[in-house]
Amino acid sequence: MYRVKSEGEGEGEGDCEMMLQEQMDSLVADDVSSGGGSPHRGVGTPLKKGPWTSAEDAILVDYVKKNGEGNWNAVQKNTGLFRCGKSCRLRWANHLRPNLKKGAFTPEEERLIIQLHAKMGNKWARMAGHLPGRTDNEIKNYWNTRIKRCQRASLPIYPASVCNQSTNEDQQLSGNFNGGENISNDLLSGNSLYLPDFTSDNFIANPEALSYAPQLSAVSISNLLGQSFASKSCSFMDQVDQAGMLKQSGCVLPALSDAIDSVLFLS
DNA sequence: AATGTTCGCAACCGCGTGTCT
DNA sequence: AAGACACGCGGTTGCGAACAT
Repeated sequence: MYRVKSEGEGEGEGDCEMMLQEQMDSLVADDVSSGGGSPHRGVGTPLKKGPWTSAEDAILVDYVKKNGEGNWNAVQKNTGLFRCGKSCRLRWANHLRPNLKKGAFTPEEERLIIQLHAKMGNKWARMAGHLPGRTDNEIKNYWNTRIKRCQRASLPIYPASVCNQSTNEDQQLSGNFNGGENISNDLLSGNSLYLPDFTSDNFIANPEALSYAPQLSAVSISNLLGQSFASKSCSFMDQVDQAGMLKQSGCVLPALSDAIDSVLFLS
């Protein structure tokens, strides 16, 4: 019942059949007990949402073991799992794939995340590539939590040490930035922005800076604010004040104003 | 003990990009 | 060239647990 075999799919499932039948039974039981999931099963049945059950996990793991990662939309067809491909991919990537590290970030990992964020901004997937066993979602959640914590404690988002290091690397990068050739620096592969040399103090007055503003996303603004302010060991409220100055330029640059709002939760 | 609030995590959603037909 | 489809990414939301009152 659980496995809906497609035509031409004849490889023996063998000893797994019975086990998976039990998993499917369990899945149904879980659905009933948890109150989640769809009451209907069949053609046109809406896909299930919400937390995954252990039975669903087992089915997905089994499927990936046999078929490998990818082709996620086929999971539903081939396993009877009422989950969309997206949901399956996410569940696998964030919870089921091997070598995942669980638990709190180590201090070393935390430091690395801060450094990476100073370089990359909100490029969670890229950052995850530097943290074996960690997922982009974990890192994203950690960072969002950190921002809130820093906000509450009026602490800079980036410690000065990290910022200084990042600034040094940026300067080195800028020096190397000759037409964008032969740059092996991690910073560039990290999709960091090239910005002219200005600080929050001269930002508004600097026409060159303004010329870049329309290209700045909230992420970029966030980096900019975080780096320039943290380097002066400003509190978060200082950052808000200075960002407010930046925001004033929003009368000329509405997009910039919006970006700052989104960074500072002022909207 | 009951209620309200905050926090952190898991999962969903929308969108952009790449690939295939 | 263009449309369909699959995948991946980042932002956001919902919910349960922990904590405070």
